[in-house]
Amino acid sequence: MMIDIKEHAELSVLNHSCAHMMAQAVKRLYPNALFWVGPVVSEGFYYDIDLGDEVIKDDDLPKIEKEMKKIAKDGKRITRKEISKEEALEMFKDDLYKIDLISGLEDGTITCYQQGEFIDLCRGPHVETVKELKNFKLLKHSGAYWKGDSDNKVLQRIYGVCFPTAEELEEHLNLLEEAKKRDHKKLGRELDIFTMSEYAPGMPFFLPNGMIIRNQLENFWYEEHTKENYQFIKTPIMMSRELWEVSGHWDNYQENMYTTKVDDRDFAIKPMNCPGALLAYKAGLHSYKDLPLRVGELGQVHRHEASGALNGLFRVRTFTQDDAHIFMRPQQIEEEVMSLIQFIDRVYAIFGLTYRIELSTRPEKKYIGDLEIWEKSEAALAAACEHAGKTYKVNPGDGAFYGPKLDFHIKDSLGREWQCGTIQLDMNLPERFDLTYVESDGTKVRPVMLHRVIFGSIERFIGILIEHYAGHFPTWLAPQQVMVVPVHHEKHVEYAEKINALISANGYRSKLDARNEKLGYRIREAQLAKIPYQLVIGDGEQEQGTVTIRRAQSKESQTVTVEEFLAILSEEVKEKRL
RNA sequence: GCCGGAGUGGCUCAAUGGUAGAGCAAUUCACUCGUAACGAAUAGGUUGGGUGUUCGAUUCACCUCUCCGGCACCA
Repeated sequence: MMIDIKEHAELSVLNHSCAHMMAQAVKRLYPNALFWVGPVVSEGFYYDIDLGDEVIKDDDLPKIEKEMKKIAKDGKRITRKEISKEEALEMFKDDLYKIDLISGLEDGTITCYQQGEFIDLCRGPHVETVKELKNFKLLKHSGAYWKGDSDNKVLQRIYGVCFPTAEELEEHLNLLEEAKKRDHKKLGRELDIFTMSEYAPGMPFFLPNGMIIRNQLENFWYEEHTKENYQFIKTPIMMSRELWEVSGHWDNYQENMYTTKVDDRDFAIKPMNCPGALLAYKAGLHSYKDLPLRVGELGQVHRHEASGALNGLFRVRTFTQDDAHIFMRPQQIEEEVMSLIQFIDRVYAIFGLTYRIELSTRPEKKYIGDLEIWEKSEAALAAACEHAGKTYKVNPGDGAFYGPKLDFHIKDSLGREWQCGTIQLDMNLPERFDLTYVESDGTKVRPVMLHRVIFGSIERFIGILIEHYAGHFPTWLAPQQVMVVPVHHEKHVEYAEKINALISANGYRSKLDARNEKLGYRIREAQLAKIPYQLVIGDGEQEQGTVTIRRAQSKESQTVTVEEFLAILSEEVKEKRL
């Protein structure tokens, strides 16, 4: 597993010092460079730099590395200096970035660190001398908006990583290389799971293998939700402008919506399922006795995401949300959310996925609803996490304008986190659509509503699974579960066909490879296709009514009766064994 | 959308200012085979698209599309 640099105190200091050394090297190569911040992050360090009109190109990284090696070899000590805020402002008076930083600091002493000719504002701590910074690598670079604001100037950001020894660095770089082999875009192509076309940017095409995985996930989803007392609906993919005006999307989300005009009337393809779900709710009268009402929909949405945001199956322009909207009485929130957290936890465990929860609270400026309700809702979400025994990180101000939410994040092979599950309270739509239910006293009351997904998007979830399993899907999900391989393509083909037919008749996905090729060749292909079970059939098996099993990723083989093999398959699939 | 990088047969990649070459895959033939590649032959590309420079562009320039790594975005 990839190391999280930020989580290791020593590596953190080392990487931070290395960021300074990189800045020093950049300053030598670009005398006009001005520096913004250079923090340590989980992948190492970066520094944001203003190079005036110059930009960093790929070829520049080796040059900077070379200069850094020189500095490290020179071996200057890193010394700490304390100065007053006034002195700091004077010292950096020609540097608008430093002035900006210093102005934001409290009055009192400010620390600087110096090595050779280079001095930088910094809280520290740092390593003793730059001699310790010999084993580093600059990994990538990009433009990055100053202060993360797209209205600001683009600074040059350079990422790197540093380790105490050359061996650790090399091992880390190897891990990065290995991670690339698990990339779902690469495996998705190799295993014929999905494809993309420039005629539909950001919109994946699922190939037959991908459809098997998808259908398995969807069937599983329906089964589990049926157990949890969900009902299911399917709403139209396109609805008229008036609906989106009621929901607020026409005013707030229009640039992300695909719209069309038919018979002089505006329509929009749904970017979310909720408005449709609310119309379905309004199709009838609801009693407090029916609550919580759990209504699920595997709904395909379209969003015109920024071109630069697109990324394989992780970020697409059309995807299927495993959505559900839950309508309930206010006092039911905490219990409902708690059981949802456990539901999500149970589902992720089946796939062997680990995750992290974030609680996003009320945005500072733009939000709707009472402050009191917000606070109660946030408390309910937090309490639900605690009662479910889950830790969470608070993201202050990161909630949607209509309510607080819990997000479930899962890492990809490169350690990047993607939001999958989410539980969001909504104080907006029930109001806009005037939802009601009949309370015990006969009055009409506004229900509390929450949106929730578990996979998040089936597309993204499949992307995550491809990387998580490195293409080796567990048997219950594997596009093809069994490959029957007769040793001789004529002598053993009849028995092999019988075996293949029997396995298929029992509901498993089996194929016969009776091509006129060497056994080793066909085994190799089955291994590369990551088929969980290869059954070799030769004279011995034919005579005794057995099959010889070879598992994917294994060199071992084992001979069992056909019945025994079916029992193995049955148990493995039924239990969704990993 | 922004910064950088990349687009060559299904896939992985090579090459050159003078109309592209390999490996894998495919097809055919031969081999008749016990656990990760037997061999041979054949076919397959208007080098993402457009414009310009040039006697000549896949190669140079510009525009555009798509993809990748980041940034921003992520109701």
